[in-house]
Amino acid sequence: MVARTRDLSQQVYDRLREAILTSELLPGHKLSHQALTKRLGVSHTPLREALSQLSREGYVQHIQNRGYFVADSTRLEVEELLDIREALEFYVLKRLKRPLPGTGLRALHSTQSSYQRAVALGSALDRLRCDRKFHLTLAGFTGNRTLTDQLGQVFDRINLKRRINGLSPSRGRQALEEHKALMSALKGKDFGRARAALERHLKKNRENILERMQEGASSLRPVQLPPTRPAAGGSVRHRNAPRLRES
Amino acid sequence: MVARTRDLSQQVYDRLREAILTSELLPGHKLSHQALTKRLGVSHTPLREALSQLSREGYVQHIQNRGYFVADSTRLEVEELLDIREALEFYVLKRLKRPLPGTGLRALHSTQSSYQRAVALGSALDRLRCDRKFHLTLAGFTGNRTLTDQLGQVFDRINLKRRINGLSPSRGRQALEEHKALMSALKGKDFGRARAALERHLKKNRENILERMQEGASSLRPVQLPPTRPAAGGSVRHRNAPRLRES
DNA sequence: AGCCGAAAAATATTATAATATTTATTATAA
DNA sequence: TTATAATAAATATTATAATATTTTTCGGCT
Repeated sequence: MVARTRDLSQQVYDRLREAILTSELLPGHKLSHQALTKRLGVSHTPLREALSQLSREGYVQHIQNRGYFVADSTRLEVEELLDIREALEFYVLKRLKRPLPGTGLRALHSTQSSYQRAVALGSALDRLRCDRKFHLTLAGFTGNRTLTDQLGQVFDRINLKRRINGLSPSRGRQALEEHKALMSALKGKDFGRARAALERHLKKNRENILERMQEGASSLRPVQLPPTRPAAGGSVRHRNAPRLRES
Repeated sequence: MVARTRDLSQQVYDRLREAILTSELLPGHKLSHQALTKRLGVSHTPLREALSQLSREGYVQHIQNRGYFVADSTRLEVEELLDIREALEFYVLKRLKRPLPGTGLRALHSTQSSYQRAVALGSALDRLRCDRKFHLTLAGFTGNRTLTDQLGQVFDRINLKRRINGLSPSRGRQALEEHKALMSALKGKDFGRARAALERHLKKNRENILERMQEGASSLRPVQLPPTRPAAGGSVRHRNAPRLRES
């Protein structure tokens, strides 16, 4: 009988986040206290804290006195996140010039193997996981934990959108090659080539994601968005404003 | 009577954050529920949510079942944040090449004027505010709101440490010149020079901050840090249910 | 004396209850 | 019939109470 109550708020957070990431909860869906407390068997306090965190990270949207909704991450938002990813990853590469990866190259190879397996098995979700791992491993070589964490968060939010829209099966093989090119350049300490390889990789990746978003946008949208409200004046507070469409 | 209770959690958050930023609450200080609820006149729920957010942003540290403490941002952490700032700002500059600022240059000039006033008056806090404004205005020209917000958060956390350690009075004049150089380059659309100016600015800035941290580290440290805990291997057995009496 | 262990106090965490705000409904007037 | 105002229902938010965990204290034992 050891302490089984390991941070209830965190548990709820994990559970909800997973539900959103696996599209169990679709964008626009209302997350009411009453329903969730009953469904998850917890009280308001841990639920509220979990929702608050999810809101801060952009997974759900909070409207004062109206509750929480699964965020409808728009195309613009994903593009902005891709920009941030680009900014961070180019910096990572720049930093890597000084202290060379060295033994760390083996770690990259290892993630590549997993990636290859995932592609072979056609497991799209594993593919995303491995891709994330690859780039985060790279970022980890800078020794900058804060930066690596931040990049991880950006990845998660982008991947959320990718999962919802579905993944291109052919993209995996291509991405694998691009990773190889990058690694080869790093191995040869040719940083000019490495930069070019990364640039190409990010460009292709971006194109692929935005392409899928164009198609996927209309494919599934069976959820009700929070109805428009008469725009309360003081919405100058931080965080992005509610983004809603009319139907 | 319209809603007077405009997001109580947010109010508490703002209040605590301000207290931390102004060094009213020093690093290591324990933020107990009992004390704060009484002091601020609010209940546990909004306080908890505020603390949770502050924890997520790195302003306070949370230890399970032990409570919240004002974060003791270390030198390493600030360096990591400076890295992120660098990554984001260089990206901003790269992006600015395509769609030229144009009219926006006036906005930059405006912040520069305020900056100059702050330096003249010797108001260090205003100086930080203006510096933040300048760089965020620049970032805003990318049109990427998410990125701009993120950069703002990085600024806030760095500035927190700067305030605690005190600011160099001479640095203001220097920074002002560096801003001017950057603006002049942007005006002339000489992006190579702009990049060099930014690089120089960031380098000088970093040096200045880390220098102050070295000195300031020993100058004030009158607070107790959270004691090291004996590693979560809980083989300790204990019966509970001690009834507490009236105070 | 020093160390181990149990009980008590303190306090963080979670649950339940109360309150305030918003949305839906209905009735009434134009 | 439509629009508007008033009321009722739903629900988010905050406060109060209960519970669980940790730290401290105190007493017995080696």
